[in-house]
Amino acid sequence: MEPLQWPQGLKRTKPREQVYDVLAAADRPLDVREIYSRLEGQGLALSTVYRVLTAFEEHQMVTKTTIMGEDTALYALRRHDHTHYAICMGCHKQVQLPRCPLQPVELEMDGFSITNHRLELYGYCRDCKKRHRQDH
Amino acid sequence: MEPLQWPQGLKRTKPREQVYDVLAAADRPLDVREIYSRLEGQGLALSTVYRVLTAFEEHQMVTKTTIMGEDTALYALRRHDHTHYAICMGCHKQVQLPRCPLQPVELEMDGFSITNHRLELYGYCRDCKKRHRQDH
DNA sequence: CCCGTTATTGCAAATGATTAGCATTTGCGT
DNA sequence: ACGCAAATGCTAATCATTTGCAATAACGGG
Repeated sequence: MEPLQWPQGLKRTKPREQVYDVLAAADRPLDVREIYSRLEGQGLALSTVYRVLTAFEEHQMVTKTTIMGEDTALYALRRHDHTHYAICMGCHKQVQLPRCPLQPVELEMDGFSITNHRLELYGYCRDCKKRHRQDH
Repeated sequence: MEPLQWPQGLKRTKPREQVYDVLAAADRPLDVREIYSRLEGQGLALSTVYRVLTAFEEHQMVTKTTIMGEDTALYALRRHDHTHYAICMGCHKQVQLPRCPLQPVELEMDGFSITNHRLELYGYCRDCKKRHRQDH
């Protein structure tokens, strides 16, 4: 699996390609455990996964996020597009939004330049909504 | 300092009122260390601060967030209003947005109900923008 | 194509934030 | 005022993530 673009200055090593491939095959952000477990038995260290992801992040290859209520970081390959997710608070399922629902913000007045944003929607998916009603 | 409303079912204890007062006096989200240090010498345990904040969160009195790149949680009293912040990636200063720049999202088609969202804008404030240019 | 320099890895131990265990204290309804 | 469940303090666990260090592997130059 050949990456669309491998930033120059980033050595191609086995662990890096392994992690890259896992991320490329994923259709949602993964946490370090998940990535690591998909590479189990291939003799790479957990700490290496962390280091690889840090390197990827520094080279803008991935985005790192955390969902509310959880303390583990999630990583996703930074694809051409700009996506956000709706996250089910019951089962943690993530649904990709069709587009970014953010209106432009003018904050330039303060000399503040916005370069980036994070947006997550939270709620309950159909199934959990049902279950949630029952529980209470 | 009398709280606007103290949820029923939440006992009023000294530690809870102390933490409440700190949050009420803050003009931005604080992390546990900050809250704790402002109460130093009043003989309350760090673990109590955590427990109080958890209780507040369960009673919807506070919102808990984490900013990108940091791993510590920030807590803010949930005031009447619905606010978001722009966060400077250089100095971590937070600027409150005048309004929520989110457009309504229709995801009902999937049976998904959105109850909540998280939004943060990232960028550089005037000062850090300057500094940032110099560094590179 | 081989070599050496330097970044990268593995492994194990260290951090740092947050949580849990347990005996003691305190809020609050009766 | 009394009693009991809930809350607190203190300390010891957890859990994710980071770091130290010696061994190993990229990749540019010869």
